[in-house]
Amino acid sequence: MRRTKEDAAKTREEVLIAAAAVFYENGISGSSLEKIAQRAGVTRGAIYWHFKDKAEVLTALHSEIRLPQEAIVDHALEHGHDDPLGLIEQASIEVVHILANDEQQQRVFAIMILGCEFTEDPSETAQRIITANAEMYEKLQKLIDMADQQGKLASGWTIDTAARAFQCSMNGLFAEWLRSGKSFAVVDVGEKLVRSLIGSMRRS
Amino acid sequence: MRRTKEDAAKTREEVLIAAAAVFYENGISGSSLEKIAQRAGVTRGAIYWHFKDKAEVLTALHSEIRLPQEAIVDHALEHGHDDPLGLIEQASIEVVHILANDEQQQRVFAIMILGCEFTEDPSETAQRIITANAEMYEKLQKLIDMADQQGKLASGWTIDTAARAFQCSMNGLFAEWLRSGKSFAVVDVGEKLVRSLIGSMRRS
DNA sequence: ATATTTACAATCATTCATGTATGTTTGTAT
DNA sequence: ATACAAACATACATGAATGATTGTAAATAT
Repeated sequence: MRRTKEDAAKTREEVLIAAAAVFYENGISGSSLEKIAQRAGVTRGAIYWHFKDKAEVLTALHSEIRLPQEAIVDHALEHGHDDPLGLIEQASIEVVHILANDEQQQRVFAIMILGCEFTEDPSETAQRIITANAEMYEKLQKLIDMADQQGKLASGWTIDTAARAFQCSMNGLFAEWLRSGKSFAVVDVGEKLVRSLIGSMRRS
Repeated sequence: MRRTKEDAAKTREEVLIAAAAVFYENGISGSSLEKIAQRAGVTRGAIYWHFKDKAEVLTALHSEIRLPQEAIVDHALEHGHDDPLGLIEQASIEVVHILANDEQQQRVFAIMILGCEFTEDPSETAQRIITANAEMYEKLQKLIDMADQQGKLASGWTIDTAARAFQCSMNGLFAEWLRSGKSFAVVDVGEKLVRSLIGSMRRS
């Protein structure tokens, strides 16, 4: 049994992969570190060596998922964009495609949204997700504000309602898709939904 | 200490109320029957007398929540309707208003959607919710099919994508609202979202 | 070559929730 | 008045998960 640096990094990775699978199957609270260890082919000792506790495993999992679309949006926010609504539309559809094809991201996403309990005083994990969501909302809001200042937001919509409505729909789309066991074509529904919503937000 | 039939029914009710509060605060897996008993001012013995286990408490809670809108939709499905999309719109907005004002329903809803883990083999509770969701979807689908057969569904939408998109948006709306701690005006966002979606589904 | 970490495995003590079994009081039927 | 059942409380037995401690082989530093 060798224990080189690379070996350690490898077992750490294997623990994370096993954790993703076990969390995905049993939910967070239904997953013991023992189960994860068994799946990874190690003992709990190994897990406790690399991570402080279950929460830290989840943190590590969550930090692995970074949507490339964030970069695009951030760029637009810094440099401005002549069609912010179009950017939202394009970026969102991109995200749908990415998520539809990346199983690992689906798993992590499912764990965070479906396999996690949101309570009055949220767990570390839940708090992390809430924060990420809030950040996403702010970006959306700023982009829509940009569109509004360009006179491109349809009357009837306020900046806040538009941002909220859009965010709710997107999160709902992914949540429902994963909850239903991917029983419908997210890409089709997602594209139609995005285009329809953004369409109704465009001043004609 | 009297133990008449009415007393028993009363403690049963108090247990359910306490359960709603505790589940809401700590999530389902984070709530022990001991905590619920303490909150209700009884011992676990009392709970085990009225309910088989935790799952049965949840079942009782879930069966308490019946949206009156279901009746309207069912009626339309049986007797037909000359404006199915309008019916969906109206009924949905009604539901938004009801949920926005009924704290108990919000709590139960929050418990079921946010305080419950959806896993590969779902718990009784999760399964119940999935089933309820599927039933809702079927109704939506039939109503939209009705609209389609009347030539009132806009091109670009299929019956399935339309039903899915709508359901995702609505569920997302409530989930986000509750998850965010009711930090925005559901009624405003909901009305705008519903009208916008239904609007885009109407053949002009 | 030896000392010291590293990277785990193995064991143990403790907590906590559950389910069950039993005890106790009160209402109710006869 | 008595017997029985309803409506709980109390006590216990069990199992699962956690966190901490200890042991140890191999890798690395000196």
